[in-house]
Amino acid sequence: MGRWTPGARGRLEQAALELFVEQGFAATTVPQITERAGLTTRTFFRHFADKREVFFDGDAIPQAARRLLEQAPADVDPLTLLRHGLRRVGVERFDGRREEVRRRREVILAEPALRERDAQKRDDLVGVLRPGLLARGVDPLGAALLAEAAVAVLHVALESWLAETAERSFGDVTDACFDRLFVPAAPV
Amino acid sequence: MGRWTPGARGRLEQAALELFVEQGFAATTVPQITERAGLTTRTFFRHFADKREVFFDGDAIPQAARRLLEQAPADVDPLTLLRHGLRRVGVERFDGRREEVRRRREVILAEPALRERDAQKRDDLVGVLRPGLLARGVDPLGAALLAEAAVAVLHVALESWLAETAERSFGDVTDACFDRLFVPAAPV
DNA sequence: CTCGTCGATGACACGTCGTGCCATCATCGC
DNA sequence: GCGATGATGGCACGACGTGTCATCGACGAG
Repeated sequence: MGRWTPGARGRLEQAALELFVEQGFAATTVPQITERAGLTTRTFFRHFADKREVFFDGDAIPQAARRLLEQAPADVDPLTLLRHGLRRVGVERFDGRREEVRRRREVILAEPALRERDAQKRDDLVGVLRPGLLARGVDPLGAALLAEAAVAVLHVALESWLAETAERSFGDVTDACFDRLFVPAAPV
Repeated sequence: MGRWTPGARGRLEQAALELFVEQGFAATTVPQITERAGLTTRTFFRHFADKREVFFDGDAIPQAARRLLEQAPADVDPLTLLRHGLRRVGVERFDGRREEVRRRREVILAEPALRERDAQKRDDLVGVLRPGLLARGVDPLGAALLAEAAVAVLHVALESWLAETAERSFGDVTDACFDRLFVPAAPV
């Protein structure tokens, strides 16, 4: 596990996750991470833009969202598409490994710097959804609002799914949140 | 304008804003800001937690939102309260000084670090609205969704208000966004 | 088999950020 | 006057993140 051992990026992620859980994000230095991964500090910053990025999965979710928006049939109405997209992305990434997600979430919530990055990541997703909806014929104002609302649903669904005692399908939670927000006949 | 000249915080904010506009956020160092303000680097970090915070108005909006939620009559339904609260906060803070807001907004959007902090600030507002709605009898899921939706409306309204050629009342924009999101009979 | 290219890594220097600690100075109450 | 209080200056320090060049392994051409 030295200089040319494959999987350097994965080793860094693993080492960082362990250290963050063990001693917290702030108390962990980049040299500590790279030492455990058998690499150097400089290499860390080649794989990740900063110390926080090692904790997030890059653009995985926005990219998946972009693919969904591009590949879906043009005649699917945006609300239905968002509803299905939320279910699918959420299920693929979260379902079945709630404990792992919960551990990561706890580290994030405990560290303001990571909460900030998390908020940025959600904003990035909005930045993908908005033009995607525009391209599907939604007017600009509606696209902006729908994109933000969809990400809000995903966020609330995630926290809600993690807070429940019994584990149910993540998709069911997103559906419930989605319907709750978009059926204002009785929103309160 | 030296050591005990009053308004140190304001001078720092002013100097920082000027320098950020002149040469960008990243290219501006804290010593540059403090030199222009006639103070030292150490004092800067006593007034602001970090370099980004000098650009934002602390907890002003969340605090105003908290007051509104606490002082409003208990029989006002949450949707109406949010609608009026958005109008009021937005109007008080933004109306009539669109150019100033636009300049700040451009600096923020040009700098990823500031966009991130901006997203965090919006999340802080959600963190105030959510318990406020809970205290008013909204169920937890609805409170979380409404809080996020309200902040989304404020955000979209701000960008929309800044993008328009003719300046109209900010409150009118928030109302339009609010109705657009919460009237899904024709949301698309 | 040797060589040369290419990409990933190591190594070092450097500027900036942010904090802990203590000294210093002005203001206010007595 | 004089002490308490609060804001500032000054300094050292660790950590973060980047620029730059050297080094090493993999791979294909000959």
